[in-house]
Amino acid sequence: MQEPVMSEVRVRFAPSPTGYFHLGSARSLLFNWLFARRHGGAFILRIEDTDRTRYHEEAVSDMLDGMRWLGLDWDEGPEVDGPYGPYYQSQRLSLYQDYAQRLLDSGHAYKCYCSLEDLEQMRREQQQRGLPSGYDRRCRTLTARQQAEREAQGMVPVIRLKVPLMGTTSFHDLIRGQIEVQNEKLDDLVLLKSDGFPTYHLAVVVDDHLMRISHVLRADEWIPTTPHRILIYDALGWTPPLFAHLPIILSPTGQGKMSKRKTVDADGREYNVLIHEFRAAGYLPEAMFNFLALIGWAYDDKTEILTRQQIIQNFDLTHVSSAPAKFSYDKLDWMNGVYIRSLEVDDLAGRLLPFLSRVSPDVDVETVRRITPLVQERLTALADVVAWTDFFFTDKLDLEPESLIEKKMTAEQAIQVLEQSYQVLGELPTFDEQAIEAGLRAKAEEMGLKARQFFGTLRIAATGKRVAPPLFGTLAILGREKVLQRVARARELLVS
RNA sequence: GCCCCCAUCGUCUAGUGGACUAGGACACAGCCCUUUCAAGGCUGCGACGGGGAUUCGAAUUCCCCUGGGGGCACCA
Repeated sequence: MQEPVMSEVRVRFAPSPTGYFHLGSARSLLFNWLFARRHGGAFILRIEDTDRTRYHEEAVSDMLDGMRWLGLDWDEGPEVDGPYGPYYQSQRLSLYQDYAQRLLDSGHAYKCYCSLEDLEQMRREQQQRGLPSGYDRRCRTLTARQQAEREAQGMVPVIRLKVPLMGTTSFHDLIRGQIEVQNEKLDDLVLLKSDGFPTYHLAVVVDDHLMRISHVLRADEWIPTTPHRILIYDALGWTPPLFAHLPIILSPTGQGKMSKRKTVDADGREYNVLIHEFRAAGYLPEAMFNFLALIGWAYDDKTEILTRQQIIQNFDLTHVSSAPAKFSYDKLDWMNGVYIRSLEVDDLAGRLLPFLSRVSPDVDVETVRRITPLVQERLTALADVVAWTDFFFTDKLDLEPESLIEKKMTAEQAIQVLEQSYQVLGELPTFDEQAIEAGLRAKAEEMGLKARQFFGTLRIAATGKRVAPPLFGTLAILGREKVLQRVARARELLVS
């Protein structure tokens, strides 16, 4: 691929605000952004809100929030504006109408008076007879008089593109090479709807041209619409931008693409799809960035963890794969863990705080800071911190008496463990990690119990959990008073 | 049904005709470490969908088949 001249690169991401910001969008968006940053070009955000029936109020803010969270800034678009605005298509309606008229005048388009019912019936018949579906062009040959008759009846037309009946339309895809389609397979698509709004096809061409977009990077699923796109450029006498079609992201099961809805695996487990869901679950934006970049693109044959700068500097369309990719939550979890482990303790504690504050009002910064090193290498996502450490912030432990008795131990021994621990811990001159460990180990040995048994019983008494952060550090942070209280309560439970 | 795209371990991928007994990562299994769980270390399992053709030589180029995915709206 030829290296584009730096100043010429202008790419855009153009979502339609019909739903929440999801993974598939995020990946397309990221690749566009990377391409712009890699080539020192401009990244433009344009809102394609031409479908009033599917418009979703919160969609735009959800996307902007998600972009800010991922650190993807835009040079032109909502909130920042720019020389080619407005950047909402709903504010550009007269533009599309002008160009639609222009196509009508030049004979590249025509008015179609077919009703939605007509079209539906036509499709049904085509389906039944096994014919390829598509508009049958019955209004393409209407005479001026026939048109006037329909207008007189109050029929409001749409404007359709006059697709050439013969020949082929082709384009060069930067990732896939030459793609060619026979014009006879293309139907006369609607450019302007009867409500005066443009369809996607018209609006996108007009805006990409007027906004001087140089490269269009978008998902695979758009390939079939590209020849139509090219034809509209031709009809307007414009030069199309360069296209690159990105491999689609498939759900983990491989049964279809990642949609805006929840995906469910074979066991019926639900997975996150929306960006704000990943955020709420405690995936780090830097991990999401890294992971998304690696779906369909690779830096080399071994590097997985890359900084934002490394990715920008090395991003390259020639290394974008053309095969679809299944999304792997396992690998994302692994990568998020890697990023969590690499954080400075203060940084991580700061990110953990909101998750804990949400479940308990008594959470204090200092305690979170002390707890953080205990859980850092155990977290898959930030929200996991709650399950790991909630016992620090509440005295309501769910204790089952039987759970206090470790394997190959009698109830009598468990009681002994608790009583002896109570005594040892009560008498320690200082209640720090080292002193606690030394005192308890000596006692365990004296009693002839395995560390596993002794500490297991104590762990459950202090935390209510069979699996918990390292015991000695945990006890030190809980403090002597709470620990003794919990040990005593556990003993009561066993005795009664 | 019609059109289009795609094809390397279970998954993400490296691979751009000889450096390939095909490399890495996730997942999985085993061992080590170990107070639980992790993390970490080591080892293992594991792929070029099939058939032709081109070539001295093919994972890599071409064709066919098969399989998977996507698209066929007055949605984007």
